[in-house]
Amino acid sequence: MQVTEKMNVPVGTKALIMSKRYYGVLSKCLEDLEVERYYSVLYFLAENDGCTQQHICNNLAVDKTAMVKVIDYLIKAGYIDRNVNPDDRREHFIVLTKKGTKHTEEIVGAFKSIDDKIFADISKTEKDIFIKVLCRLTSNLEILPANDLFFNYKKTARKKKKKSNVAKL
Amino acid sequence: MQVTEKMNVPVGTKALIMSKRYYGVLSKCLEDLEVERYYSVLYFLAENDGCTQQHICNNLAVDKTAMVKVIDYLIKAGYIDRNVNPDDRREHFIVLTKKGTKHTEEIVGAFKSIDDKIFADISKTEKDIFIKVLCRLTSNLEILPANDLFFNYKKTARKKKKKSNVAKL
DNA sequence: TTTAAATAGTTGACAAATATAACTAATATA
DNA sequence: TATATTAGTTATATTTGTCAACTATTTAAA
Repeated sequence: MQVTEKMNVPVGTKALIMSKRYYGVLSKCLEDLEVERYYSVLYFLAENDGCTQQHICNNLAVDKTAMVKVIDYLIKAGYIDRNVNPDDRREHFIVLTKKGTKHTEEIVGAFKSIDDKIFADISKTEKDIFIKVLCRLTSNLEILPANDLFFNYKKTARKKKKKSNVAKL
Repeated sequence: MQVTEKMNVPVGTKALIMSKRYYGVLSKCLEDLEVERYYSVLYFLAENDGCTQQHICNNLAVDKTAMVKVIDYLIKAGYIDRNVNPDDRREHFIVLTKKGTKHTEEIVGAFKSIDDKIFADISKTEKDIFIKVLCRLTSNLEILPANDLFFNYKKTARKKKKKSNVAKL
């Protein structure tokens, strides 16, 4: 049952479909873990252990109010801790626990394994171009006017009701 | 406030972040329309007017139960109609109304305009490679085991509870 | 040719994600 | 010092996605 073969769809839609399949495969790979969501946050922490919540939000394009719940969930699972930064007590450092570190290794491995598999029949050159263009498209999108999810603008002087920007459909 | 600069994230995560931004920009472009969701379904219908619900599901990787609500929403807005196929009365043809056709032109224009803008500083060669690789990655993902969202397998002999495959994080 | 299986679509209950405003606390700036 | 900004939290409402069970119809098998 193939999907998205020869069809002419906008690049944002294509990317969304790809990422949905990607996360479907990922969650199958990791279905034995007790944590069943937010793998990309753990992946990010593997390389950015001890960063702040806001830093995760900025890099993964998640709203800070949503991030609170993500962090709560991962703390409850015993994967991470939340520590106040003594030098700026507004900030909370997010650090992997021993348990979290262990499972995050498996998660990182699963991500990398999927990447290896799906890039297996693509040349290094084309892969590099793909990644470069994907990053460029993202940064080009950043300078276009958007509804302001992901950015924690101050909420003053808000006039109109917002529309959902859920990356679905 | 830049995001996703030099970071090392898996390709599925990168694609998700890009698509989130993409839809944020799109919804800003189209905020004057009364319909504020499901633009990609209308885009798809612009080229596949009269197809079945299942056909949309297959191509946009959306579960059929979710599609029912999408179609209901667009019917309520007066953009589409749902007509039973007389030759196979299980199938419902989805057709754009006059009103839907008119607004869908604007939606298609908005998608194309965004694509034009974000690819403006990327060569034709690199763009072609990007699109080709994106399609290839998607099809490579299809042959990997995944949790079976998007696919309407028969639900018999189901043993374990499913995990969410929401393309979020 | 009757029975079984598969397909297209629907429903309803529930879980998860998102939007939004209002809030505390801490720090930076004018 | 007063003001604004930043990091994070809470609460509420809405939207969206999940999933099992369902109807109706068509196809395939015995």
